[in-house]
Amino acid sequence: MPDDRSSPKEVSYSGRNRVLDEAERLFRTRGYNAVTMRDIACEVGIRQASLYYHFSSKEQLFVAVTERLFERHRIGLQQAIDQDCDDLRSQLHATAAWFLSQPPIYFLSMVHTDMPCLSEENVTRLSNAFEKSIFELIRQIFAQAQERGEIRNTRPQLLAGLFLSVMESIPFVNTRPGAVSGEMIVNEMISVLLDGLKL
Amino acid sequence: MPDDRSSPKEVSYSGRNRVLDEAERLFRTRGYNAVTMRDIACEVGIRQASLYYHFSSKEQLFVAVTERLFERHRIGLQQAIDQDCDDLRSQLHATAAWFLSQPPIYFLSMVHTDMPCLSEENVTRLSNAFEKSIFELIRQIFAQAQERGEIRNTRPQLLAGLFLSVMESIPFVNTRPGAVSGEMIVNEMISVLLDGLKL
DNA sequence: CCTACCGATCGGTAGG
DNA sequence: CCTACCGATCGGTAGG
Repeated sequence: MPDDRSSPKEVSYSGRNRVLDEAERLFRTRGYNAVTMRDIACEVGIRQASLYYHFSSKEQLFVAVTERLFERHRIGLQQAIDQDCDDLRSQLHATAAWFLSQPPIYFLSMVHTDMPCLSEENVTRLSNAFEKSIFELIRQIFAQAQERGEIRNTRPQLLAGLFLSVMESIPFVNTRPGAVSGEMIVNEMISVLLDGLKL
Repeated sequence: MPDDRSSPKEVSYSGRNRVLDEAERLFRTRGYNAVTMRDIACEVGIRQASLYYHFSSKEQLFVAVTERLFERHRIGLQQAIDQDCDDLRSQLHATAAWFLSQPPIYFLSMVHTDMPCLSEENVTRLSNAFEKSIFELIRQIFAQAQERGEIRNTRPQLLAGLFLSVMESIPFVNTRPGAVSGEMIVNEMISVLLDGLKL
């Protein structure tokens, strides 16, 4: 019986959570389809069939991973917003700082590539979770700034979508020559968003 | 021998181009991994093995499809920009109108999900093609507006990335409740980009 | 462009 | 959590 696990990590670190952690890392970087149950099992250090002791299917595992991911972002975003509760600019900076502190997530790829592989029920489930955990929080930031009379009349939904798509494209823009830090990109993006490009 | 092809379409419409068209449609909507050679063959109306008469592998087919797609965008973007050569605002509107006139493409998903499945050589090849066909054209729009003193000093690269990510997120934003037309979203986006959100 | 076929790999099950 | 295994499906080849 081989028992020399490569990373014992913590004493009471349940198998289920180890599976969730490794699966999340793999799904996040390569997407649902490109990750196999054998990949995940290999990273965890168990046999592929043993994954079915924790989760009934690959799809169920993906749903559990994604719901946990969304919930973590909901908490992190809420804290980021609450700590700087004065004006829109500082709220956007706090929000951006949260996203930069986390491994990048690719919502657009998830919607476009991963979602179509799931059952209709799980698609609605994850869509709603995203809506409530992430999108709605960002939308409210803009809606409240608008109520305070801080910004001009614009659909908060559009601004939330714009802001999220910009956050998502940072790792992409960042690979090009003359790469700058994520913080600098965010500063420039928020500056453009608030003040515009006009002289 | 069954010979009742469902869509004869045009007389001299070569098999190779039929393959390219159907493959592009499938790759565009579902991504590289989720599309099988059998899917493509089925849409074309031939056997899966026959695809290898036209293309030596699935990867080669994907590269050919994507290069053709990029080249079409390069031409379309160039024409859009040239016809409205005065100010930044009209150039952005013409550019956005071109993207809206085409089936949506998901660059971020391509980079994140499709690219890692290809050989290193083909990754650089497609990355360079994207760079020269699409990204550089958008970048120049901003760079030139900056040289004309039309907008304040900002990295044109960042603005190009921002603009493209916004274009890409339109079909996503558009699915939410209270969906509005792509044109309206684009108008609001460009307005924010140029004038900012401040009152 | 076809028929026939192959080795590899996938998600998942049986039974312990 | 394991071993052993299965049916389905994948990209690709041989030979015409």
